[in-house]
Amino acid sequence: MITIKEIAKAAGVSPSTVSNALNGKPNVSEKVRERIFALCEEMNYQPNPASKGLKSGKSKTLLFVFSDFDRQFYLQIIKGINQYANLRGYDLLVCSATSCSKFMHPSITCGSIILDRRIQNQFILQKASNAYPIISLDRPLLHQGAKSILLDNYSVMSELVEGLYQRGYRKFAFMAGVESTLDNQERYKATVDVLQSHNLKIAAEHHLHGDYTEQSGYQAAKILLLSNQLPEIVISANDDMAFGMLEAFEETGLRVPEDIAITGFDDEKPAEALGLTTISIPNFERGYLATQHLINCISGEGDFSPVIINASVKWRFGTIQKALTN
Amino acid sequence: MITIKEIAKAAGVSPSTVSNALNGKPNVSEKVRERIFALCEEMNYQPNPASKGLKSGKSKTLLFVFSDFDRQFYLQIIKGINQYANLRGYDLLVCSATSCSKFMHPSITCGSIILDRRIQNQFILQKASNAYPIISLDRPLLHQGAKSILLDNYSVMSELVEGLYQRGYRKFAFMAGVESTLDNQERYKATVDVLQSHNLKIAAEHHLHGDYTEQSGYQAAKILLLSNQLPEIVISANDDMAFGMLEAFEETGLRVPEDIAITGFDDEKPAEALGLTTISIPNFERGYLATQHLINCISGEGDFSPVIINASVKWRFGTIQKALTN
DNA sequence: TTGTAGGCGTTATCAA
DNA sequence: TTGATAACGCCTACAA
Repeated sequence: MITIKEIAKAAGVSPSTVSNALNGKPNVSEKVRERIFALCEEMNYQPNPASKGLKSGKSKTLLFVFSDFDRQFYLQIIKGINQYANLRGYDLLVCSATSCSKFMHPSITCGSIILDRRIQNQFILQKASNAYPIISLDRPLLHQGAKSILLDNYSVMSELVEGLYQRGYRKFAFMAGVESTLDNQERYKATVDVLQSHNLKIAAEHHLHGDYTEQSGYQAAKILLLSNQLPEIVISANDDMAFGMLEAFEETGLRVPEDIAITGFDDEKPAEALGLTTISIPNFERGYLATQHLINCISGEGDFSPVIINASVKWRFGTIQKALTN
Repeated sequence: MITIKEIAKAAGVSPSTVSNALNGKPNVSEKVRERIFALCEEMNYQPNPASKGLKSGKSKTLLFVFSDFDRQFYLQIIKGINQYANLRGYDLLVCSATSCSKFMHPSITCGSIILDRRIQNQFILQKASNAYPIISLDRPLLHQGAKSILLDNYSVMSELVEGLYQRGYRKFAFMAGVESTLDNQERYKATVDVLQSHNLKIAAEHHLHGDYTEQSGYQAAKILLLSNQLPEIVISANDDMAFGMLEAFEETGLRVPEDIAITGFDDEKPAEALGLTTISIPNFERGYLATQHLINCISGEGDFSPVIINASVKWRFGTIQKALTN
């Protein structure tokens, strides 16, 4: 690996002069500067980022942490993060929970954005500080150095369920994701509350349990189909489980939406093709926004109060009926 | 940031002893080792990875580079990479073309996997060496330090087109992606060759031009629809463009597959829901495989000869007919 | 305008 | 079994 020293030797100057030239310091003559630049080009010099970070402790690199490679929308978030980061002259690294601890270090990165259920609150609080701010998506935290960006699950889910009620649906099932997650809890509570406001409730056997994966939706549907009391509609806590359920319905010969209707949450790509009514989260935008907040925090501007963002219902009529008339 | 020195002070030993203890060197007494570990825990010590890389030059971290955040299958590749890397005790970092040069440095990462059209051959050849191996996906390179993993586009595309011919299709159009890419060239050549073997050819106005994006497919379809000579079937060089075309067909009221049929390439998620016949690339597997080869190269085992992998046709009948009977 | 010297956190070497 | 010292590559005073 070629270093600043070798450039210095080749240029017949001292290492510090090379460093100064490369960093645009004014105390280098035009002639020398040019010679140094030419040599760096020629010898293909690459500054060692590790050494750089050592002394200064600054890195201009952000970190995004996630571990769920089966959820396509993460790419959109990354896209948003990357775009804004580049705009502000920051680089982006991405890693998974397994190794993030190593990279959440001021010598490598200067702040993180985390959207990862596998990571503990405790861990984030330990890492976060004014000097190393962390934006946590979908996870409420109150702590200096940690800022939460949360989705208003409750409102949008209420809107969806109310809309379904207006269209005539009365017998609801709820397909739950990981029950310990706030996401799932809020989506569930909204559903229950709206139904309650119309004096409806979800039958015990219509409360289905999954873990957000397509497979868990498939299995839950298979179990549901054993009962002879089908709901009119299933509210799924996310799209993937809805996809799994649809597959099971199709296998069984159930007609959707005539025999059973279903809605999702996330608006993943296949939802469009399937005509699935679902809820669209502005993923690119929240990545972008998160990065904005992160860089502000890094620059010492910006506070750590939580931010709430909105999702919107995407009405489609492949898996629900426009209006029920029975 | 808490350093090895402060641990040393707290433990009443020298920094080198702490370092030795932490790195499992045998020359540390059990007592001292325990004390040091306890203190590290207590004081929440995090080793500075930058300094580590400085001295040793080794990092046990791999890098994956890509820039196309709109193609969902990248997540599957990353999943494969991550899984095998973890298995072998390596960490994974991901970044985009914009900033990869910085991270492709022995002090940060010890090798890369690249799948990114935005990166020049030249650049890869410059970076790659025995000491810093690079696996390049979908890009043939012959160079010490650079190993190519290529998809056999030609065979699988031939199989697809031959199958369509057998089903009775005769009037073909080809929806091209970025023409300068090898992928597109091979897919095109396979199509043309199979047709030629049956004394068929693609009419000039049925050679459509796109750039692999959904939008470009949509536009190409709109243009195609102006002509009054529709093909029976469009071979699209990838799924995204096929999705765009399908949208245009639907808007125009064309029935698929009766009025016009279409196939894709990639087997992206929505293909299933649409019943699109397409070609499935084992993405998880090639990420896994690439990592296997990379780590072998890093360890000094393993050579730099190219590897060819196979894709398979996914026959579905939502967008083509089982057999044409006219 | 240029060069010298010290230090960032860690590890390797060698001496105690 | 431990500790002192130098070194990794770069940057920043400060001296020349």
